[in-house]
Amino acid sequence: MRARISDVARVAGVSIKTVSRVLNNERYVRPDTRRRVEEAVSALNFRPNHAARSLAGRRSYQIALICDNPSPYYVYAVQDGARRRCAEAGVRLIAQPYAADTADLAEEIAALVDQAAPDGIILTPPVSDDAAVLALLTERGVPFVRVSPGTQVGLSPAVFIDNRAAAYAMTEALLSRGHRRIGFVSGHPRYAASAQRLTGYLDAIGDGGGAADLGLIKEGRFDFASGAAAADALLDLADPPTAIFASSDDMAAGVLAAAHRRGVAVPARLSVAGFDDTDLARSVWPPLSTVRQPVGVLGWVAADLLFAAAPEPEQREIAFELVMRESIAAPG
Amino acid sequence: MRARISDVARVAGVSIKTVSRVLNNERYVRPDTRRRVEEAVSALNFRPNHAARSLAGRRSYQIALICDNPSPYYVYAVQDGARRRCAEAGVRLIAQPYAADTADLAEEIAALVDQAAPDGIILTPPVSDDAAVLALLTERGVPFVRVSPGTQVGLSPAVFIDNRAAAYAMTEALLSRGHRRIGFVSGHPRYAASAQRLTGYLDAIGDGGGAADLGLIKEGRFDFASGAAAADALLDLADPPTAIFASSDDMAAGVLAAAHRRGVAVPARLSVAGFDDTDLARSVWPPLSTVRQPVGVLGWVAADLLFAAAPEPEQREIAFELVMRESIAAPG
DNA sequence: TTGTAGGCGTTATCAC
DNA sequence: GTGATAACGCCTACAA
Repeated sequence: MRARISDVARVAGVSIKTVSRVLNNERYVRPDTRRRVEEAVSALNFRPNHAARSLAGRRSYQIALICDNPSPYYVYAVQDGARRRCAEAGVRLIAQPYAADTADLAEEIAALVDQAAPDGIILTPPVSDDAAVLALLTERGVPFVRVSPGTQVGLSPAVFIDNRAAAYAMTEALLSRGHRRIGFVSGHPRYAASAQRLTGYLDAIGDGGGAADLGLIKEGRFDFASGAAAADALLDLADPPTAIFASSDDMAAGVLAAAHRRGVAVPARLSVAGFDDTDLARSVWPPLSTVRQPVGVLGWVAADLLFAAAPEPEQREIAFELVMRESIAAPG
Repeated sequence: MRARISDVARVAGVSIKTVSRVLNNERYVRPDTRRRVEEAVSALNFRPNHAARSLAGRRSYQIALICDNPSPYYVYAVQDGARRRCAEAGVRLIAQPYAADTADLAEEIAALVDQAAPDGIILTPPVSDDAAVLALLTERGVPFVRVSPGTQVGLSPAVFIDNRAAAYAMTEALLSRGHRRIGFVSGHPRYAASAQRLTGYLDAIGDGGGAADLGLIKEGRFDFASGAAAADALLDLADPPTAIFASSDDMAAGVLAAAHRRGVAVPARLSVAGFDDTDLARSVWPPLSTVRQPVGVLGWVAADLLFAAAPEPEQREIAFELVMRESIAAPG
């Protein structure tokens, strides 16, 4: 049923090795030989077996994506981007167990490397900054690309957005609309982006001439519940903020829900902004203003960097977008 | 660096074949021989290579998940459930390109089968009802499990919820709260669940004593935009519904957004219910009432069925849950 | 209960 | 340019 390389060789009237040369796009094959082989390949509908290739050669035609994130949208988008690039490259994508419930992630990844021998690995936050994992991969010599790393920059190719600049821009936009007391809900402390975004917020407040009120900063965990809790804390203040900027869309949705529950009119009495712009941003009411991070592009570029194999670890910055919606109003 | 089976054999003082026996849990290994081998395995941190196993034996220790869905939450949850079960079984999960942008899916899956030789495949809607794919898999003898199939029931093991009963229950709940004109937004026609849910709605309306008003039924596509559009159409009616039941949460969120935009108070003038209960349901305001479908369980059970290998294709029904929230009120 | 021989489908090496 | 031949790491069949 399934054709093997020897079948192709027989049909094309050449040796197995020559077929292999054509398949791997090697030089030193006469054009018409190449053509004959290609015809035989498509006539037999031949597709090389990955296991055999992996065993005999240096490539496995598989890459792995280590993705753990509180937001399904994020995971979906990264994965979708990565698999698109993989499809172009004729490589398969292995979705590897997320870290959240993994006891020893480095051990888990070691097993992945030993057993599946992936040609490369994509790491998303917070694993992109997991020292044990980075050490393992470096030691084993497995090529890897990191999405939004926060530490050991330059250790590997990476793709990211300028989180500080993005948070700065959004904060600035809020300030320019007249807000003076802007609450901030930071992200999960384990993610490098959280600190970067907080820095952007603080810098913008500072550059705006005001002193940051640390009471206006609450720590969240990137999820809906922590956003709602942070909003409750902020709105309980004697002098509550007129705007709240949350470090993720899920948290911003939580802020919105808390405001609604308390009868705080949005945007009349409170403006709400988020970060990431998954589709969630338009599901809530009123629609959120957000910093849009093109997550799918991050995944695509991550895979692309894996295939690029530049001499120097390439760092690619992706542009973010500021999307201001009706939820932003001047304070009353 | 990486140990091979021959290393283990040497250390344990047995033959390669005996190590293989222990690894594959075969009988006829003396307890203390087994123990010696196991010690060597963990001492060397040996992990069998998948490619070699796949090439030599009948298993590849990989299964593939074909998942295409408009909802990232759905994809994430199914995948998460499946990978949990796979982790328990020591099998790897391949996330295969979603169908949405695949020209010839059957061809794509044929390539997957030829190249990766997965031990089994999980199909989610709408691929669970793709005749070409089903024929291919059956012909090739690749074990497969379907999530929520609508056709050729019994062809393969399957896992599903009773969509008709679920829609019936929700419609009944709305009726019992006094609603008489209940709008319905059906799902993407390509999904078997869409028709099943519509049937449940119609049956409940019929059993409630009323005649269904077909003008109250609008076709959506499972996404936010189509939900909003359907709501607009319904609210434009001379005699608009007092409740709208959408066949997915994304569409329900769209309904809610449209109502808000038009100044239709929810739940005072309009009740909104959805289907699926991703986290989205609580992000909107007011929180949606939904039929909760445990999607993660669907994924887990799908993988489980693949490993179970019963003589007869096993059909497992998963219970749904009715979650009624504040958004449901009696009509004014 | 254990070991030996052979081969899975491809790539790498080295002649021709 | 092209073709033998030997691996790759493991499992299957069969022998002991």
